[in-house]
Amino acid sequence: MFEFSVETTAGAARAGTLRLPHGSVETPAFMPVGTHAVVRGLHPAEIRRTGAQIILANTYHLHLRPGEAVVQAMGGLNRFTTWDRPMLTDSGGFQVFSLEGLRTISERGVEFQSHIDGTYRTVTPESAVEIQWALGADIAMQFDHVVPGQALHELAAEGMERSLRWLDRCRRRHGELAGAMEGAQTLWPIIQGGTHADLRQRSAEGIVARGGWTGIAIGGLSVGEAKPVMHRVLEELEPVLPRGIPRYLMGVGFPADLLEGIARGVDLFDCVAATRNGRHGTAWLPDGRINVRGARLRSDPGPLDPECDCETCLTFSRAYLRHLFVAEDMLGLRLVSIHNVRFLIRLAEQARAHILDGTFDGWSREWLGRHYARGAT
RNA sequence: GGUGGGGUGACCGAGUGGCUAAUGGUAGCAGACUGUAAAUCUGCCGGGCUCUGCCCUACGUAGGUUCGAAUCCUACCCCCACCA
Repeated sequence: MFEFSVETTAGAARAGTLRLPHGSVETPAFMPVGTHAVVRGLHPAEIRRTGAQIILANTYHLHLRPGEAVVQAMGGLNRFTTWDRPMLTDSGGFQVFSLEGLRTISERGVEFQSHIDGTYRTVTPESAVEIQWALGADIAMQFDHVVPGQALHELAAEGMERSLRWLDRCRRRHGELAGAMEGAQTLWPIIQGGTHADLRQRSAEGIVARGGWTGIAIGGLSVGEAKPVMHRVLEELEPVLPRGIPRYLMGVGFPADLLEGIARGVDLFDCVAATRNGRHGTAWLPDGRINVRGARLRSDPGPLDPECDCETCLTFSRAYLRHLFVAEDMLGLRLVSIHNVRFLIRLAEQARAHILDGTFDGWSREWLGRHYARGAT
């Protein structure tokens, strides 16, 4: 279980297969985010039809509501949600970053003030792992300390060192819980270090030195730093990362970010932008993006994206989608979310196919050129 | 026919002498969102320009008072309510 095999490489880019308890994942792959044990607005059948192989859920949010005990009593995340394919739970480390102002960090862990009812909740590396064990996803993530992209060396070093110490505590607790059930869930470490090359290096080396990982994540990117900086960090990291396990770039990204990441050796991605932008009325297109509420679509009979094979594009006109947004009906939010998710998954599928047949570089360059042409980011 | 109330920008609706191109809201338009405190948030929204400012046109219509009027006066037009 948890084996990863690399089928082909194209430069740093890789096409591989990851075997997990609930099925295997062909990489590169995009993983839709389902924070509250639901990819916002979408039915599991709809998610399946986007081609998603694995989805996320969030430790912190599910701990608050409904509570991991409920999920466990309902048979774990897969039974609870009826999603029968692989899942990954994020540890709540990102909430350390995003809930700034509602939390205080100490070596022991993080005290959060619940944004739901104001109660104070403490998450420690140990409890993050316990919660994730109860949730029962295929992959659990270590509890880490994420700092903003502009973080100076000192703060980034603090977050990175702490993440390493927390990693050891996560691993110890996870080992205790797994016991004889090893093989039910794996735990992945997260590289931190902000935008600082030396810190990233130390983080990666520290993790690799500990050994025995079935995957490794790169965290703390796309949190305010410039895009070339993220690319540089990935390039500096690539040679340090083990070849034989998947690399997961957390929280990334937009379409172009996927190709840029894949070209730099990343295998897995997740991002809320597909669904959030979908709900907010921005749809991704090969040549950029489009505001679905835009007046230009008022009487446009064509599909959102003529090149797309998603349910939305195969079924509905731009004019109807625009109408749904203007009329504020929830169907519009769902339909554009479906398109955006499918868009990223299809992009990853195409990347994989081009890696396999040796045409990744040229295809990727051409795709990015076209995508950037109209100022897309 | 009489009495009373009212006519404000696409719509609703504040404002009752200068701080008013005119509060709010709606509609409209544009933008942002990257391990989800987000079906959210931000900006624009009379016209024009040589655009950190300037010039037109605007509060039913026409005239008047005043240094200055959406705000006061007069006449007229229209709408609503009640009474004949």
